[in-house]
This record gives sequence, C-alpha cells and structure tokens, in this order.
Amino acid sequence: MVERTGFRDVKAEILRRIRDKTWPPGALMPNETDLAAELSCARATVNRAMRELAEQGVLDRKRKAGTRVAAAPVRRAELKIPLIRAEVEGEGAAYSYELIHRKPCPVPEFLSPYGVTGEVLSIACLHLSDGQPYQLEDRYISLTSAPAAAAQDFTVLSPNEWLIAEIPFTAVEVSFTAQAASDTEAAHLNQPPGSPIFVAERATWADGRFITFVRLSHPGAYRMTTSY
Amino acid sequence: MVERTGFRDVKAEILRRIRDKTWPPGALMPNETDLAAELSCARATVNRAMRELAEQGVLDRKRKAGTRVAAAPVRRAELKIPLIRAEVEGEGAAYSYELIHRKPCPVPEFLSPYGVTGEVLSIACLHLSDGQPYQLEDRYISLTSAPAAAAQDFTVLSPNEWLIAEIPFTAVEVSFTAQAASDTEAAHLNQPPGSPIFVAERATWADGRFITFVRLSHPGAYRMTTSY
DNA sequence: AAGTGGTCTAGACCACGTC
DNA sequence: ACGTGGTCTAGACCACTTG
Repeated sequence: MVERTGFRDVKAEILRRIRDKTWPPGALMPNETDLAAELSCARATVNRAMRELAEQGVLDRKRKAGTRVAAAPVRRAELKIPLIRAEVEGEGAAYSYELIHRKPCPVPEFLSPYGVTGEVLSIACLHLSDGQPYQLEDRYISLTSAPAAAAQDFTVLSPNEWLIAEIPFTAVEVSFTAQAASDTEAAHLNQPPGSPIFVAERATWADGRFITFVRLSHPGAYRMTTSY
Repeated sequence: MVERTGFRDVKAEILRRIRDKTWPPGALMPNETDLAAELSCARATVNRAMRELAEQGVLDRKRKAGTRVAAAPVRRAELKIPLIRAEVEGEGAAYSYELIHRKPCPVPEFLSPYGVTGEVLSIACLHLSDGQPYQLEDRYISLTSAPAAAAQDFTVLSPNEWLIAEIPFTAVEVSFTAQAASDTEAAHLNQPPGSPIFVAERATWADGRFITFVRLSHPGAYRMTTSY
C-alpha cells in the first residue's frame, strides 16, 4: 500500500456515493467506526471528513441518531471581505483615499437599535481606484468605546485601516442591499442620481460593546463574487 | 484538574492574547509544540485551534515559517442560501410559485464563457411571499448535462427545488450586484422601472460539466444578512 | 539541513439524545 | 440504557519551505 487513506479521500468517496445515489438525500449513513473499517483508516480520519462535510452543509449529524445526507442542503457562500486597499491593489489599480468630512456628533437615531450611547465620530470618505471613485464610506465610531478615535484626523489613514489595527473586534453583523443613489452619493461616486448602488452595512462590536457602524456604497457595476 | 484544556479554550486564549497585544498583528507566535506544552494539552489540540483560526482568517500559517497573527485579517462573511420556499416560510409568510415561461432554446451568447454547448431549457418564474412578488428567477438548464429536465413541466415544482433533488452539484459560483430594473423585470416584481434591484447570479457544475445558470432578482429592499 | 505545520493512528473517555 | 458523534492524547511520519 503506497498511499494511505486521507481525510480528503474519505470526503471524495462520500461525495461520490451521494452523487451516485448510494446514499440518497435523507439517507442514514454508516457510523464512523464502520466507515473507517470499510475504508481502512482511523476513525479520526472519517470524523474529520464527515465533520467538514457537515460544516459545509452536506451532511446532518446528530449524536446517537447518526449521520444523514442533508435533505435540503443549505448552501453557503463565503464572501471574503478584504481591506479596500488590498482589493483595489489586487486588481492592479492604484489605490487612493480622500477624507470628505470628520466631526463628532450625537448618536443618530438609526443607531439606537444597536444600543449606542454617548457621542460618536461621524466620518465620510472616499476610496478610489486609479483615481476613479470606487467606494464611498459613511462611518460612525463610538467615542465611548473607542475614545482614541478622537485623536485621529483620518486625513491619511482611512478609519477602516485604523480600526483594524487599533481595535480588535469580536462580533460583526453585515448586510447587503441594492439602493438608489441619493444626490450626494451620486455626486461622490460620479454616477447619475437614482442609479443603482450596491450597499454593504456593517456593525461591529468588541466584547459586547458597540464600536462602529459603516455604510459602504459601490456603483452598481460592482460585483461581489464567491465560489465553492 | 477537573477540566481539560479543549481546542475551544485554546482558541479563546489565542484570541485573548491577540486582543491584549501580547501578539500584535504580524507577530510570530510560538509553534504548536511549545504552545501545547504551555497550555498543557496535546499538540493536536493546539493544531485544531490554530487551523480553525487560520481558516477564519485570523492567523497566517506557513510550514517552517511558523504562525503569525494576520496583519490584514480578510474577514469572511458566510451567507446562507436557503431554498426560497424555506426563506419565505421562515419569515412566517405564505409561499407561492408561478411559472412565467418554459421553452428549449439554443445556448444564449452570455453563457458561452461557461463552456456550455447544445440546447438549454429557458425558464422564468416568480416566487411570491404572501402573494407579493419576492424573487424573479431567470434560469437556463443544460439539456446535455441534465436531459431529465426536458420531461419536467415546472408548473408546480420550481426548477430550483427540482434541481436540488435531482442533480447533485459539486461546484458553484455566485456573484451579487445592484442593477436597474428592466421594464419586464419591473413589471414582474411590481416595482417602478429603473428602480434598484438586488441581483444574485449563480452558475452550477457537476463533475466539471455545466448544469445551470440562474439570475435571481429581488426588489432593492431585499436585505441579505450575516453575522460572525 | 532543519524546523514547522499537516496529517494519520490507536486508543480512550465523555456528552448528548434517542430508544 | 446505550449507541453515536465529540474530543483529547501521545506518538509517529511526512511535506513543505525557508535559511
């Protein structure tokens, strides 16, 4: 035996049997011990294979009940959200940054659902790719949770990069929508007013304390892609 | 010692040390053997903790070079893509379905990048939530790869659900954009023409053979959310 | 050449949840 | 009660990559 059975082999074999309907959707599969014996490898190897397939949504596992082929596989798309700078430079373009405004203000009402109190720092800025508007950033940073932000002028370093370097966060909530460009948005992004805008909104917490909320607008042509 | 050190404990400890700057971004961490000794657990336990943090984008690992705290953590949002039916019913609304058209046709030119040959089945249909248009589906199924589709009329069962049950797929590519509603789109979705539309496009393969391409349009108010 | 992560093994104990 | 997955251990060998 030149090659041992690795967990990748086990995953491939399981997927093969699902595809050829040896194990149709909903079917009960053999337990780890039996499958390990059949494929002549250790149970830990089968465990890792099955665990990863379960994480991926292909299998459903329950103690004592056993492992089944997922009946309605909830497909998961994993979106990578890199730094804007890295994203732009990754496309071979030159990245640049412009601060639009920066001022402390009371908590805007739309942030109240997030349980924010005290003052926030409101920042608007623009990220450009080869001099063309790429992403408009409208951000609010809690001065209660991140008082150090008050000392930053953000003329050179974008709030995005500053936050990542300074404030380690533990929880994030993201949502995506399509919206019509407001007049100011359209002007900054160099698009006709009312044109479709791809919007990502992100709220961030550290240890349960609200840190920042950001609204990122891209011209509609922006494409977010993933594969699996 | 009542409690053993589990891989969750190790992950938590690592994250703690990143947060309190014991290991700042870019820093070289101890190797698995040393960390295992310090935390008094097996190397495999540390390995699993570090491996999962690396998958998550928190750490960068390279053989021989060691493990470092990711300098620019590529944040990953995992989007769950459930069946439309499940999504609608999960919101407590009544799901319904309408077939708009269904006809075989030659491969449209925009599918040529995907290497599609032969005939495809073109299907348009509408998914409704409590009777209101929720998602417009414009789909093309390869009759070469999935000839069984020709026998389906799709008047009751949506192509989505039929495909999931019948054709196990192995590779998927998804992308999201914001677009302006075309006139027909606007009419079906009951939105003003030109209004922002949230579009998901998905191409699917099984064993390297192209199966289907689908364009899913939601009214702009649609919100796709995730957290981590 | 040598150090680091990547993986496998064989065995063990435990927690959960179904029967 | 008991079967199944969940996890840990201790040891081993290997592959990759850097110095």
